[in-house]
Amino acid sequence: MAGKSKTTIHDIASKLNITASTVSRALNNNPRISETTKKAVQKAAKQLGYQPNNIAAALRHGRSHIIGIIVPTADRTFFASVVRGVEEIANKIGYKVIICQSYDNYNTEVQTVDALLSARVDGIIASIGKNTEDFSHYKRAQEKLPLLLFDRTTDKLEVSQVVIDDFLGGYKITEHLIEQGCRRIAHFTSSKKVSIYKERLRGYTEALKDHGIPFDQALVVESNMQLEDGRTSMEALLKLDQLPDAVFSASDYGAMGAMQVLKERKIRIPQEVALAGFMNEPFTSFSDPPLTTVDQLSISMGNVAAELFFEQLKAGDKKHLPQRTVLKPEIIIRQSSLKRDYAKDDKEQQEGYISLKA
Amino acid sequence: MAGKSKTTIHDIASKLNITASTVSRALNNNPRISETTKKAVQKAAKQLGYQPNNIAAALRHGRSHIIGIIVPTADRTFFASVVRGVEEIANKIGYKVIICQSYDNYNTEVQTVDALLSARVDGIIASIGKNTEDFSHYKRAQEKLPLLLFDRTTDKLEVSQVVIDDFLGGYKITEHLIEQGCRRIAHFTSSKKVSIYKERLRGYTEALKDHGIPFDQALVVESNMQLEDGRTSMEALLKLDQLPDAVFSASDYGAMGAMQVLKERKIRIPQEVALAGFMNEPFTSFSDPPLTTVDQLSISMGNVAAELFFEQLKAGDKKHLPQRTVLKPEIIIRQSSLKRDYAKDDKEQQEGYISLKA
DNA sequence: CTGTTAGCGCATTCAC
DNA sequence: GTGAATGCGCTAACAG
Repeated sequence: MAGKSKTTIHDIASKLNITASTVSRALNNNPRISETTKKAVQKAAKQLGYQPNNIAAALRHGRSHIIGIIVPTADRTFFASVVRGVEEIANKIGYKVIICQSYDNYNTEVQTVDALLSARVDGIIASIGKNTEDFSHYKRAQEKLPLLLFDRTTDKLEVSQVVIDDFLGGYKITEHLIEQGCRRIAHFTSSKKVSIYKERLRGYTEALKDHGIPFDQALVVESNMQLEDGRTSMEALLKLDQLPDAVFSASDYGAMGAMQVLKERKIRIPQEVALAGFMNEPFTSFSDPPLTTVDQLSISMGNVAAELFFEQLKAGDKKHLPQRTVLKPEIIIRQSSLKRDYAKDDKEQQEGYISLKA
Repeated sequence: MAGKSKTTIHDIASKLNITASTVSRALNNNPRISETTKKAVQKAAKQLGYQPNNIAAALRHGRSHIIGIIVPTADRTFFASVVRGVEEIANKIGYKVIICQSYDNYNTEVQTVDALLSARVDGIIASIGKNTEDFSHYKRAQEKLPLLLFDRTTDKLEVSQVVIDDFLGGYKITEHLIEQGCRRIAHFTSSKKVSIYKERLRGYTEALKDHGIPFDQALVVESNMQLEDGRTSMEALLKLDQLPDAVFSASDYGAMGAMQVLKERKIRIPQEVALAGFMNEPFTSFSDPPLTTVDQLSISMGNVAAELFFEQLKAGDKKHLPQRTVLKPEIIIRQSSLKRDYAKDDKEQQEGYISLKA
């Protein structure tokens, strides 16, 4: 780096013996400026290596054309994809995206919101941290600019949101397991009272009820549902008098942990225990057997969130009720739950992948 | 959203019957301001819901405290992790990060650089797009602010960079395969002339040479190394008169494609064909068998990149030669390449995971 | 079609 | 210790 570009519209103005305002207008393609001056201005701008100063423009008309997005962590596939989805839409209409991570830490989240407000972003799209129970920082944000929550939301805030139907995901995948002939279906859920997990659990219990299968509290295991937790939970289940014939984990990691334990114990998947996860993490299609799971439509969620958000942004201060968009999750059926196929021909087990694209 | 916060330092000044400058100083903790006024100012600020306007401040002193980061795509684990690594450091010292995606598209990349310059970011950290061959946009950026490249860099620019030693990664993993007894080792590489792939290839050939194994061009397959390419490449290899006894793919996806084909053909891994990838994608530890691969140290790379970058930023216009930091990759040995173990006891194959943590 | 004037909110120089 | 004045770079009335 060297001579920080100091060329301003004034420089190019004096070079052409016109005013800064004319230059400004020419640069902004104002129809009231003659083609000749526009051309001249553009040429001079190029020659001088002029680089518009968006900060000044932003200060002037109160819009930064930057939006903030807050996610617990940016390196989880789901959030990364949503960010990408948002960015796609934002860029198309000339907005930049500032990405912030809350690390699921309440204080960090609060500070981040304030930092974004100070940065004068034009709006915020966020997914709430796991441990957040007080939402006053978001309420404050909401008073000043458009706010939209996705995935991890709350009903304690009157705010637009985009979520997937976790209940439906949980219901459909449980139903799928039942259709495969499973009758003792275990469930891994979170110990935290996060709504997405509560909903998945509700889908699970509801599906059981609708199919006349008694709910058994012993089959519901709470944990953080990481890989290790999945292992521990599975091991706990294996100590029960009556073993489960399926496990539906509300997280793919938990399901993978269970898969590992089952394979170590030579318990056949899905013949003895069928497995299903939730999230459609990339690795689920590569596991052996590939894991049945629920897709979160992450990029779409980002797209939809951004679209809804910008709609709201353009509406400005006009009245607009918070909208809630619910995306329908898709269940991805893979071998880990295809019990029926094996009922006919058990030898198939070692066949490997039937259909990765399922 | 409703009454956009209009409280400025003037509002709080008039409330206290002092001047804006005093307020400004108080807020910035200027030592020349009495404790009493500071307290009063802070109190009033809070009462009025004052939110500093960073845009104005940025315009005033020419620093936005925002840095831009350009990655091909934000939803690939590697880049997402680097972004996270950068953000961790940046946040600690009061910087925000604008994330931009080039989608490996040259024009997008150029526009992005310009957009960031206009946004008046204080610097740029970037990983070059696959198809970029002209670097004038980065050169332009470099003239105005600190620039640092990571992972995908170029020697056509005198710029600080953080990379991993791809040669070493390629060398060590090839050597590992040789140590496992492999003698006909195939290699999947990219058709593009990207330096990271050239280096991995060089590591491969060098390792062969150092161990007296003849290089066979027929064993080097070029492709984009996605899952499908891996399948195609593996199938091509299987048509050779003399089969390879190992495949080292410069991408984990390619290796996974190969794994699928091998499993479908009932060719045992690693006994008949050992497999190794590159990148340590999350799924590699979940595959069956788990895939031997090279770890990219993504978060560290982000941390290191950020640290080097901010060093450079603080140095300001002072002379500082571009620095090149080379991180040593770690090879992660998993079952897909542990041929020796199976030489003793072939039955072990079905044992499942030996050590996921390898 | 173009120039004049003014100000966005803040930080800083120079006063006192 | 505090106030007054100025300008960062740009845009938007209001003139003409």
